[in-house]
Amino acid sequence: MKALSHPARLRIVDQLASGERCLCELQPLFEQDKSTLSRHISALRQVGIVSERREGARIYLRLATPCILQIFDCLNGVLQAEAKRTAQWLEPEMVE
Amino acid sequence: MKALSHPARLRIVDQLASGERCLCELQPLFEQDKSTLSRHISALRQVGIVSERREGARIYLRLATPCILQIFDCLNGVLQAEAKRTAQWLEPEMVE
DNA sequence: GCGCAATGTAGCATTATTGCACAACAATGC
DNA sequence: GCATTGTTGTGCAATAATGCTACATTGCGC
Repeated sequence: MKALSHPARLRIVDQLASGERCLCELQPLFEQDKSTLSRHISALRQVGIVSERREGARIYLRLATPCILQIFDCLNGVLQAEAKRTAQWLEPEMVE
Repeated sequence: MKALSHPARLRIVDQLASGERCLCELQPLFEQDKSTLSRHISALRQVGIVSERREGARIYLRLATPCILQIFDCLNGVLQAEAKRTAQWLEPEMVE
């Protein structure tokens, strides 16, 4: 869970959701230093969320357990419920 | 996700999985200070994972979005895959 | 083989975040 | 008043994140 508790790592997982990615493809998406990204990925690998495949100098990453994506669905549910709650604060008259 | 990234908070969610709990029921399960538990729960409430129901001096908590439990299932999957990997390191000859 | 760019990783110092206990405070019920 | 139940404020210790630099490995041109 800790491994998923960082925005950058969630973005990485999100990228991998649509398929295998090379680390070098991910780099441009993050403004941060290479080493930082490397560390995030290392964290995900260490807990078994992503697995790798080396191909020459490049490393291709993919999700080791696709069920991770279910977590995203659930997350959406929580966020939407949350948004609804907030809307109720702002405009109580809209609640029926 | 950050809200779920702490063992204590996972334990809280786990407790709530089996139904509503009073905060005072939770306290004995944790050795830590009341204030610490209070803050953990506050964190979970803030992101909409748990919701509360006050009854007199007591506060009853429950999971706001049951799909959280799916995350636990997924977690188990990851952990088991991880365990298998580790076993392979230790005893490669056991792999067939 | 040799130099060199590209791709990743590891070590380090700095900074930001988190977790914790202790104490003080608020609210409820007797 | 007083015990019970929670929350909030504060200071401190532990952890995590980041950028920088230096280093390893691969692939390519010569």
